[in-house]
Amino acid sequence: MSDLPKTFEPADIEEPLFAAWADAGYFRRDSAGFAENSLSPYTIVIPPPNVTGVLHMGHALNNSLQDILIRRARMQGRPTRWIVGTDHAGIATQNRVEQKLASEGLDRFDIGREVFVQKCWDWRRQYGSTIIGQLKGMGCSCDFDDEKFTMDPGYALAIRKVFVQWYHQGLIYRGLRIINWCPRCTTALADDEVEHIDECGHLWYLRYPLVEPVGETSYLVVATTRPETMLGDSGVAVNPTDERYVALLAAEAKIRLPLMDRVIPLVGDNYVDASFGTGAVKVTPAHDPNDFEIGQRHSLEQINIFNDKAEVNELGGRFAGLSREAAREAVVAAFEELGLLDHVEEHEHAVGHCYRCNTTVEPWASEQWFVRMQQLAAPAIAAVRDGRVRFNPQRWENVYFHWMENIRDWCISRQLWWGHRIPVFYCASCGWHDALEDNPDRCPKCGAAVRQDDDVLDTWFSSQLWPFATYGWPYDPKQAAELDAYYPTQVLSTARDIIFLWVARMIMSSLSFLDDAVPFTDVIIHPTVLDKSGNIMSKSRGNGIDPMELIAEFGADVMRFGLAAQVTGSQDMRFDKDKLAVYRNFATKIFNAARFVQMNLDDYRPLPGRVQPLPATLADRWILARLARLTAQLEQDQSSFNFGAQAHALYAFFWNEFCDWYIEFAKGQLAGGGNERQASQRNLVFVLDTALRLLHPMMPFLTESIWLQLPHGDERPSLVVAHWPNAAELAGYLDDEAERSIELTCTVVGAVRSTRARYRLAARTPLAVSIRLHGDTAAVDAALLKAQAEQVVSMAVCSDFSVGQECARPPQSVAVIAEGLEIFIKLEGQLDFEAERQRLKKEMASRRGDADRLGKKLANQGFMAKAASDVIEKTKNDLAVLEVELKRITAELEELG
RNA sequence: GGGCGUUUGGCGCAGUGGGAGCGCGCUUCCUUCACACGGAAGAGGUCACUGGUUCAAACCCAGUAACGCCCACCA
Repeated sequence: MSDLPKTFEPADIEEPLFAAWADAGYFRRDSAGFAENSLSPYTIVIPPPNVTGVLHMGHALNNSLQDILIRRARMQGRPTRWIVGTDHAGIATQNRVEQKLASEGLDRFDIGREVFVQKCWDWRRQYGSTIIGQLKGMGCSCDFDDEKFTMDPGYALAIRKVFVQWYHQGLIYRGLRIINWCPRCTTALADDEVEHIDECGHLWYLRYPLVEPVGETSYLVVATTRPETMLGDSGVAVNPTDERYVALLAAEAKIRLPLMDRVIPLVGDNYVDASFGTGAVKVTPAHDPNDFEIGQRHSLEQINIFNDKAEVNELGGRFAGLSREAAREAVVAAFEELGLLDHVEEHEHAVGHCYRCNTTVEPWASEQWFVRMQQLAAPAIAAVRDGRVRFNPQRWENVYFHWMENIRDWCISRQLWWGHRIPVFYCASCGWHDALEDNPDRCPKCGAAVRQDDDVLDTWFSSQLWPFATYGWPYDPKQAAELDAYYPTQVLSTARDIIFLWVARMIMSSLSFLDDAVPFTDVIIHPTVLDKSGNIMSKSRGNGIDPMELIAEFGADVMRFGLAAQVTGSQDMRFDKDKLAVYRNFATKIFNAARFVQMNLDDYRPLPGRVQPLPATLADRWILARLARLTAQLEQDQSSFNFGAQAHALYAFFWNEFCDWYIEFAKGQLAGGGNERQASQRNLVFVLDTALRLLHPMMPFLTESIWLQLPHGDERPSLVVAHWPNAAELAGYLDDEAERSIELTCTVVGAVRSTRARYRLAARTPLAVSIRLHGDTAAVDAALLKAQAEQVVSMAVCSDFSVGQECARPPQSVAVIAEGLEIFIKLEGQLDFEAERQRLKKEMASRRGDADRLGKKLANQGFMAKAASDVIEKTKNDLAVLEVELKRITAELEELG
């Protein structure tokens, strides 16, 4: 056996194991053996990664959690389905394809819409499977045989149905609004696709001369952060109650707009905050949402001075052709020249940026399609309020409520070519237009040719249908049965930044189209993965970590376990690659424990069927009791999605209980031969087998590779489909007596080892040990310790070991006082009396302090009157124990002299 | 301007009312036949601060500070 490696090599086992699982069809929803039982199904839809995407740490975390959930459900025998696929990601993909074109010196208009869309499909075919392959590398057990894509033909039908129905219900409309325009992507963006970043800018104070002076006043001063937009000004607004301006308002003062020589009115509007700036606001209805509203109220002209690239157009007079940045400089310079620049202040303000390309967005008046949200939001709010959808951690529901209750209409049209084209058709001849599920050949009214709307839908419009469109809803013949069986899904796991963009909209659309069914019952908002210093990982910082590199270095199991271990309910996690060494060590520990078990099975004679434990000794009973507790604990932490606690419980059981103690006990039992050896072999196999099952969802590869070689006797061919250990079935092994016996054993062994270390004695130096027991538990404890004598002698290395209630203290011995017992360790001729006195005095002082505190408590009338009776009882007991121990220490000190 | 999160030994984190735990690191010892990616024994904390509630507070409440995140049309 010595030729076995001491560490396991993940790279050698991962690929072949995954291939075997896939070949066996374990991840398919209809794989044999699952659907035939009556357990409720367990379904997860993966948040579809972008086709252009590569795996980042957020994906690694998110998909680890989903795989842990789905693997456990699969082992529990539930019909499981983890739906996988990718999102066409309109803007992101289009940008990539445009970049590629640009490198060839082309833009999309050179090749036209049809060819461009074809190139997007080519891109998808070439790169669309990268992230799917990476998910497999992580060990994710998705239903890869049935991969979905948000541009699948069937998916397109779902989009059409939703659009047409909402359109005919009056929930979708077209309107002229100020929208967020990205001049680089040349498309509209929804409000939540804009990222506001605080920037240090300026507040320019510009003088606007009056056409006719009013009294002393010949000009107004307006403050603006965007002086270039003055080219499109069509008014100046002040608060009607602002005393500085009432006279001007009364006189209906007119302003001659500098540079443009346009006469514009002064209007009174309550929107204006008299305390900010000068209290006078220039109004640019075409380039600011507030100004747009003011303009509507006062019938001001909308003058759009920018083209779609945010360059000044012909309405910008002599500034036409300038970029917005150049226009700003030129306008300010012109004002300065004319003596109309009053002054400039530093000013920090939030500036919107495109969430895809980070370009500063331009508020721009244009015709766009919108979804009326209020009506859709109401039932979605109710679904979370009444608990049909739960957020985990729960606090995220507040974020959801706040957004939903202040929801605004959703701009869904995008001036892109890659995406689902808006299914609205126009007749150029008679003016007919309508939204239709099927493309019409000609105008149904006049028979003339029709034209489809040029815009495509926001990608999130299609993503919102993901939980049910992936079932083939609404027209696939199988969909009704499948939706009936698997819908709603159980869990939706995602990052907090798409609660609005995606989660909320899925809830709304599902309630709207699937008979008030929610799309999922639990939303898991996982923490954001930060770098080790607490910074967000980003390309620009260059601090991102590639999960595939982690897998190459540590293996997928270690990465998964390490990530899950850090999911503790906080909103961020700091990720330090070096800390994964801890979990690599754990994986090695598991591997070596398994190696130990294997090495001792040469003469193992399994009974038919799955291995059953044979609790022969207290140690056997103890490890089974601990295993039962662990299983129950995991069940509890699973239902609350506390992955960190699960990882910790598994780690502690396997390392500190199974390896540190049980395997050490087992060594003695194995050496004994005969029946004792047989029993021990069975217990080792059973506990290891059960532990591997419990570990499998987090560490699928390592556990499977061990399990396949373990003589567990299970007829199941793979751990992937082996039965999950049931806490109720193991509850019979709970055993207080065995736990007490091992507690005593560990106390004694620890005392001897500690003494040996203090006296710097070699580990193998045998020592004579005697135990004196006292108190109510003395008789039972004595029996338990006697039963463990062989173990104690071997593990503590004793030359002599005796246990008794009347046991006398040997002369020249170290005394260790513990609850219910005194441990005497004979050190003839070597005992350091002074050191022992000091040690015991320290022990005494510490116990004295505790006892005093408890005594005070019990003397406190408030405590006695109000504390719970079990707390009072416990306090009394603790004090009694301390008093006994203090008495014993005093006696020991007297004996030491 | 609102809202949320975090603050516990050098570092990373558990711990939702009965006087603090884990891992790493650190100190000492051990290459004993599963594992030095290991074993054994140790050291190390007035639980950010202030006040309150309570017989009892790391934990509940109020406020303060620092850091981080989200939302928001003050030009």
